[in-house]
Amino acid sequence: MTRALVVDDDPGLLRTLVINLRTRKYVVDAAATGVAALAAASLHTPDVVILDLGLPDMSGVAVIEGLRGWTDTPIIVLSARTDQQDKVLALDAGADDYVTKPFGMDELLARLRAALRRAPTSEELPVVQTSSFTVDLAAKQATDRDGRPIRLTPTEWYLLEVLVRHEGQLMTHRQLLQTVWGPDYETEAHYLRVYVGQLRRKLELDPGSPQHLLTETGMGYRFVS
Amino acid sequence: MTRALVVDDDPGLLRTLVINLRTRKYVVDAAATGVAALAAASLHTPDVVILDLGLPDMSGVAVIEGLRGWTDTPIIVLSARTDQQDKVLALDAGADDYVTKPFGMDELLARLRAALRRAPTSEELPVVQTSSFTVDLAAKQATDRDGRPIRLTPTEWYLLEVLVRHEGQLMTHRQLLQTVWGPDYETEAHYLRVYVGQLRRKLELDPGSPQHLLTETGMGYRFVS
DNA sequence: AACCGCCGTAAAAATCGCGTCAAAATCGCC
DNA sequence: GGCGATTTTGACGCGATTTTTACGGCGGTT
Repeated sequence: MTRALVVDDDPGLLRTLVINLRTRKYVVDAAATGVAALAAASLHTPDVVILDLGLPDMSGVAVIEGLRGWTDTPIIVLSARTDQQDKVLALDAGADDYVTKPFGMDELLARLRAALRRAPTSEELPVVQTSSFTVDLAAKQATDRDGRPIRLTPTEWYLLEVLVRHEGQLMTHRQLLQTVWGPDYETEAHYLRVYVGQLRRKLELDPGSPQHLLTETGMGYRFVS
Repeated sequence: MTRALVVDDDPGLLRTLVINLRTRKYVVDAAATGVAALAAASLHTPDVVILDLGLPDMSGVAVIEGLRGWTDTPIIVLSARTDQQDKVLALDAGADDYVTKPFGMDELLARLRAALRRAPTSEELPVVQTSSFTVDLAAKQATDRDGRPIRLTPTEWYLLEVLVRHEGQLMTHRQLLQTVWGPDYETEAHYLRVYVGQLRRKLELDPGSPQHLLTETGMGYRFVS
């Protein structure tokens, strides 16, 4: 299943796009303003965004930047022939491709397929399950054995994500600190003790003898499922 | 599948590089700052890094050092003709190659292929197996015949790693001491007896008559699988 | 057979790293 | 500006690891 978000303030064009995409078996969300687009994207996490520049409430670039702040999902921009400058700015801001209006639906669909094909993020992010908790990387959600959500702070989540993505691998103190806190914190190994401890208290059945978030004394930590 | 990380603060150039690499079937991650680059590198463990010097937030050398702290992945540096001095520093810091801007995409791609060819093909499996244990260098994990993890201390691990990486070769006392303990410990040959003994007790089926961690009296030790 | 250099084992001593708790500082949101 | 949540910092006991010390065996040489 591929989920597309279409953003256009022209009701007629929007309708055409939605109908055509639904015919091609895409699951389609629609938005007519920049604000609505950002809200919908965050709610539905589409696999691709089709974005018309020149929305009433925000500049196209602002919308792209808003998306790029948290996702790498491909963005295909629609632009009128006169918006040459806007187009360049949009690409610099992080758009993946553009289509000049007027365009044929076939061309748009082809570019859409191409964008999805090369998107590295459309790779399935795994849901990792252990005997005491489950981590859904795509949904950014951890749940306990009964499926109840576990509340994690941003730092806790990021640390858990890095460990889970490298399942089975030893992650050195330096590597974890560099990834989660940044290069200036390489020596703050103490942060790790505090946060790993917090994760264990929230995730492990018996935080005193952890089964999945393991300490490798003097080296780092390792996640095993 | 080869994974590349491209780091450049110029959106136009970044985009050009990403598109060209994706066309060549690389899986590409992108970053515009040093901090983002280090985080992305640790999260995605690329097979090669293309790094523009002169990022806004960190010096190129700092980024290279940050990477070299935990990975040997090839780093190709992009530098303007005027950054002659920076270039030297970057190479000293551990970069593998450099390309002077402006450059042709063909040249960059050629150097990239060359770097990947030289590298001990990172996603290659550095897993060494013997009749009684297995060593996974990437995951930093040793397991017994039944796949159960064997707990090693940092010193034990580094010593084992050095021996395994030079499988079949005789490693002199001096070589081992210098690599694992540092240049000031060349004479502490006794450390080796203690730690090789510990490794044998943890890894060999019969520590009394070792099959894989062999003593070469008067000279050093040798690992054979 | 006694000596000597080298090796292996064991265990004590010294050092270092880890987990925990809780207070202080900071952040984010209203 | 105030409040709750989160991050950062500090202190301490405990356990793990490294270093040091001691002892015994093996093999070659005299």
